Amino acid sequence: MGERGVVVDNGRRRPTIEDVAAAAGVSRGTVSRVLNGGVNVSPTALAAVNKAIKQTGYVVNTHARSLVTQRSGSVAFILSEPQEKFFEDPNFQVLLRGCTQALAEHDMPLLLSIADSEQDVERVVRFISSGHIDGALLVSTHAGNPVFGRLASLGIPTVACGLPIGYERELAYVAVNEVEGARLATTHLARLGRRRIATVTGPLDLSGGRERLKGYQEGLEQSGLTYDQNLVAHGDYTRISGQLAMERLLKQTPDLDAVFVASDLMALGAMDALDRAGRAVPGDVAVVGFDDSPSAAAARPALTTVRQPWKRICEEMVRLLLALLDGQEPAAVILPGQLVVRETA
Amino acid sequence: MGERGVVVDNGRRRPTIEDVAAAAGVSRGTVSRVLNGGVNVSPTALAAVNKAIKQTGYVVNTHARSLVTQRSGSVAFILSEPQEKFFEDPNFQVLLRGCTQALAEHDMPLLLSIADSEQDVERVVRFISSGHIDGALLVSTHAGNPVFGRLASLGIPTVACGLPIGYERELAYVAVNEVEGARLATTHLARLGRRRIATVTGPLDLSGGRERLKGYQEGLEQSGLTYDQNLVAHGDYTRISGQLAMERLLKQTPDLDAVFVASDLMALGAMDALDRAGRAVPGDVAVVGFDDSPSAAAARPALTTVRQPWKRICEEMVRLLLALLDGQEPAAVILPGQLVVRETA
DNA sequence: GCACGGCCTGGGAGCGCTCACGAAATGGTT
DNA sequence: AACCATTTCGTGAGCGCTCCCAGGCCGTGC
Repeated sequence: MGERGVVVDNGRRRPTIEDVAAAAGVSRGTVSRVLNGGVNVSPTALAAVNKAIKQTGYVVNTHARSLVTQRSGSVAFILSEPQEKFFEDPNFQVLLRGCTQALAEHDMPLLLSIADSEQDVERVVRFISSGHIDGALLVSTHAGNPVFGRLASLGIPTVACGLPIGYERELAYVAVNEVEGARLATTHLARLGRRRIATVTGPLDLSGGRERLKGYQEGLEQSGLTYDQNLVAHGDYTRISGQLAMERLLKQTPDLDAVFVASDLMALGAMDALDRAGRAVPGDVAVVGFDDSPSAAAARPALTTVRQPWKRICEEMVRLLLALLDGQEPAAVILPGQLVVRETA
Repeated sequence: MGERGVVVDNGRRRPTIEDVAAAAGVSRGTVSRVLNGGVNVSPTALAAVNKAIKQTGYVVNTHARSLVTQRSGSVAFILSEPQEKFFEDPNFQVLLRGCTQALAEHDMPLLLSIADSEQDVERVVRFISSGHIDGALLVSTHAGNPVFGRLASLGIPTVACGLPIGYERELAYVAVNEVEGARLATTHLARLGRRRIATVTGPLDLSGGRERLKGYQEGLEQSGLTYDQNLVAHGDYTRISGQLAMERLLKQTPDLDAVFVASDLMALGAMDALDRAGRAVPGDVAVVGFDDSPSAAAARPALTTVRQPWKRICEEMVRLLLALLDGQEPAAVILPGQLVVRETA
């Protein structure tokens, strides 16, 4: 009937490091060394261990490892936005996907946490401090979001996407130079000969909203055009708000011949309004958006826009987070936006 | 300088169960019992332990726990779709969000895994088998997706969203009765007096695509209408494919007076085409979509559609998964679709 | 020929927890 | 008062891993 430990019950028990060691004819310690980079192990032992790993189908038990290293090897992706935004704004998906991929390259899983209500925030904070994760990637355009403060005071290694207003020192972040991007868009319009360039802004309590407006103003100035309150309307980044803002603009300043819209989604809405009003794009009114979200290229006519380098952003966020985990100080990365000229301007 | 273990270095060490036990004047075991439901512990001890937990700010170390229980307490959300779909189809977001919330209620984190390439699949499978997670929620409309088989043969507790074709016995799943939903849509159109009812289908290699077409046919029959090949065009669930399909339909059968489109996104595309062709909706052509995705209600005119009970779907998926983790056999849940009448039909 | 240093290896200790077991306390019976 | 069943509690063992230390081996220099 087989002594226990000799004919071993191989009944679906996951092989442990000990099994590998036995199979390779070395000790636990040596296997562990191989698993962790293989420094100070002889080529012979290394080969034997690798063979044994394959043979036994060994895969490291992360819980045991985490227990001793005090590191989980996974990070949270915290989405802290009202629900509607999450559904509608394609940028969140792009970020989520990009970060998932960037992390996957380091073999780190991503834990998704959504904190869009007071109690959710508490749950997320509790979760974070439970040692489940090593750090956090925080996505919120919302200045004054309480999550920034909680994470900062907890000392959780955190990288924000966009300026974490009020916590620029404590938190690492990667942001796009939105002022410059908006300026690029506006001067492009001016160079096209447009003289009555309007804008649809994002919410001005968000850094993005403010910066894009600032860039618009700078672009105007740089092009010898004057800022006119009647050429400005506000939206909240949703498609419908873009449409409504454009309708207002059309009513209050019928002679506008171009519009810089602070997000692609709103630009799509603005184009709906233009279409309904019988204004040709770009014939009568040229349109430039912001973000270069997937729908920009798909739009008809295809939307000229300011590209945010999403892939790069995600990679930098992950890089910054790894640096933080490595004990380095919080750093900031500012990436340039880039004008993508398509059909609407 | 303080004996080690007496003046203890309280320098930011996370409190352990032992610390709580000391603070409460009980033993490790009792604290553990409280942590795990508090059976067989006296009210006095329970109160003392709870107080001590609060006092010390104790939070359980999940790695240590998982090491002994062999359970991680987290599940993977596997998204196995080509990239474009992920970006464009709002249903994925709805599912992701819904599952995150449903899991959060059980205090289980969700790990996001995206497997849209061959190598991604391998990575994800490796990850899954590494013991990081207890089970998986699998979202893929793609029949014949290799992930189904891998998960099934690995014996990972898995719940699929939609029929896991070929693995209906091995895997649990929750699906919507799409045949019935499509039938509902079609008979609704017929009851409205429409006689030339067209359809834009989804991809027919997907169960959803086939079922919705079947429901359309049944609805036609039930209404005394005959199936006509010229009233059928195929799309791939993207908005643009809906537009193109509609254009084809309009060309080959100009006298159509209604259309059942197999997804809201395609319905939106179809409405673009109708708009361009100068056909009024619903005046000239009535439109019914499928899914009731967020954009359906937001569309102008608002889209009549077949609602998939997303929240319910997510809850059932999580329920089924928990049952699986509890040792129960894979089960299937079929939920009814529901017609939501808005403006387009 | 011997001492010394550099590689490589084995194995003890321990991370923080749960679980099983047996001891202790409790309370109800005869 | 003695006994047994039941509840409550404490403790040893051990989950699978990494870290560290002691010791073995080899080559080099004197």
